[in-house]
Amino acid sequence: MLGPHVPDLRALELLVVVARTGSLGAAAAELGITQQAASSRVRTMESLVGEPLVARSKRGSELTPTGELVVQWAGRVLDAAQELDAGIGALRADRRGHLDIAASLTIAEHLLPGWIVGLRAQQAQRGRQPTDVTMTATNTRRVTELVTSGEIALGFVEGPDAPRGLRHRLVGTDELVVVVGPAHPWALRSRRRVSAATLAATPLVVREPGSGTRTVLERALADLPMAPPVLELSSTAAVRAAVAAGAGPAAVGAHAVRDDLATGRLVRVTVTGLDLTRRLHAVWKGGPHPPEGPARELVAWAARAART
Amino acid sequence: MLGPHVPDLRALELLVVVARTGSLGAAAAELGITQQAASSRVRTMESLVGEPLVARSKRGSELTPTGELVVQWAGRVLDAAQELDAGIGALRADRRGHLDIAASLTIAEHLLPGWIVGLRAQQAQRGRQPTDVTMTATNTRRVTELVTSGEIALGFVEGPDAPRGLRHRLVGTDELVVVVGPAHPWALRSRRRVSAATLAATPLVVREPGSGTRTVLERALADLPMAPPVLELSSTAAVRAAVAAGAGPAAVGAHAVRDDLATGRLVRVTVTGLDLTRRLHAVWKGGPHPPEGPARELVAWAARAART
DNA sequence: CATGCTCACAAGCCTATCTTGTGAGCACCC
DNA sequence: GGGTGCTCACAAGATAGGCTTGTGAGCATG
Repeated sequence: MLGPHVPDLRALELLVVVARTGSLGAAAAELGITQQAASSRVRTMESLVGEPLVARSKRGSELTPTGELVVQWAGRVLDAAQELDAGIGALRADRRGHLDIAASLTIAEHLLPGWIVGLRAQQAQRGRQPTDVTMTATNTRRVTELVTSGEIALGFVEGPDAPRGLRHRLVGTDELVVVVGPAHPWALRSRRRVSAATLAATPLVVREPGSGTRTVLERALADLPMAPPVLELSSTAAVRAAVAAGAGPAAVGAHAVRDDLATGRLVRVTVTGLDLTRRLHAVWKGGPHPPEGPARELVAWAARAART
Repeated sequence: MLGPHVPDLRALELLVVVARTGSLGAAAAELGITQQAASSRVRTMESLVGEPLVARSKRGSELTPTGELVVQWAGRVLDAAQELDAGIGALRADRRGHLDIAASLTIAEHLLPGWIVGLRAQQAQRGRQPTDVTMTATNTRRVTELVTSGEIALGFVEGPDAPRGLRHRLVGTDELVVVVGPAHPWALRSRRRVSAATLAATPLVVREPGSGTRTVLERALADLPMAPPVLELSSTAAVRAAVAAGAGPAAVGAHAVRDDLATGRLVRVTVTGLDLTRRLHAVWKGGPHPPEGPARELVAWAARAART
């Protein structure tokens, strides 16, 4: 739960712009509010932090060291907020939008917003009007149908194999990783390596049947005798929470637990003799390259992001 | 700049709690507001997104698929916001705080908030009262002085060497990486490898003299003839922006450009024959282990986070 | 069939934030 | 010297969004 001292997103954005422009008034103009409003906002932010963030002079404003620190932290929040914004923008039914795409859930959740933000930033930097993207988030089969039928020109799908009958390009991989809670025996450094057979014989926390994650897991373990699950949950967040609390091991998308692994809430376990990698593809119909225009740019951007 | 469709942080938090509890009323109770307020907040959020996020029934509420998507994105924002919150909490002069530490800027900016969030989450999970941390952010030399004089029991410093005269433990590394804008010649895949001599002979974008980043760079290139800088800027954000816009190469902390590299705003270049790694240490005085209590826990947490 | 849970609608209050209007300090330039 | 333009701050009034309280309706369960 968030404490009472967190400024809101608009205030954080204002602070970042002040840092960049070096002036409250200029920042206010950029954000379309008056200089007075900006001044007062910064003031309330300072009362939240308890220290001055901006050193005001009669010829502009600089950040204090504390202000620099807060701006760094705020930048992270705003980066995530921009992805949220891009995601919401893609969901919104302003269907005047230029580029209409469909994507499977993993991609829509973890990758597309970042791609959209990056692409739009690049376009803005080159002085072009950023593309509005409209997205349908659904499962891989439905995405393939939409592209095959021509209803949608560009799709993003996941799966072990490249889809047949459509042109495709690799735009990333989604590795399923096996994680346990920090108190689990496998979390000991010496035991962070188990065999596929051991994994299969252990009762796991899993997603509901039919989910992409579960399908991949079951296919990978198909040849081994599998213990029944300890828990069957319908969201990745629920699985993460259950595993962190010690319910048992689980296999989840690497993207979904990046932060948990970094903070130590979950611990990754290596499973020998098991390939849990899914390939993520952009798919389209027709020529060897994606349709000219924003679609091709987005695919290029995604493919480039995948290489890093 | 953020669009007009971004819900505020409290609203995002509410949505996440609704997802977890499966009930508007329960979520409201947890956040200390009335059920009606929660209902109305979710409603306004839905009008921002343009689609229903929550499927209401007379026996609770579930998220719609769109809602799940938004919750995932919101989770990222809230994770960053929690670090901001922890950072602000550490800055605030509620000096009733239990644990008083000092940290160099790189650590305060990029690592400490995460450690504090992680430690507090672990403590809360074990049913203990989370530690309040109070932080002084300053340069490495001053941190060493504060710890040596006994004014502060625990410090975090950066530098090529471990500090002398104090006990220490490695809590991470901060690699300086060389980056260029995407349009720079070095950004071509075939040229992403330059020698130290080439780097030294190239006019760079640098921080002001005396900054940690610049000191490390100059020491690493000390034996080579160095070209004068193209630009000298006083914040990492300014350096990132200048490099992205094509001003020239720069060496910056890896933590600071993680996101830029991921989105392709900046491109990393490998420099052969150059070690730009700084070791980050926790430091204290006295026994071979950090002072008993929260200080020791924080060091243990940080050291553990460093290993992943 | 009462009780308790769910959520929704309506009225009124309250407070945070915005705008407009004004003023003062500093720098630059004619 | 004094105009011009930039900086930020103070004050007063309007607005809007979010809150609470009060109420009611649908569903499940003992």
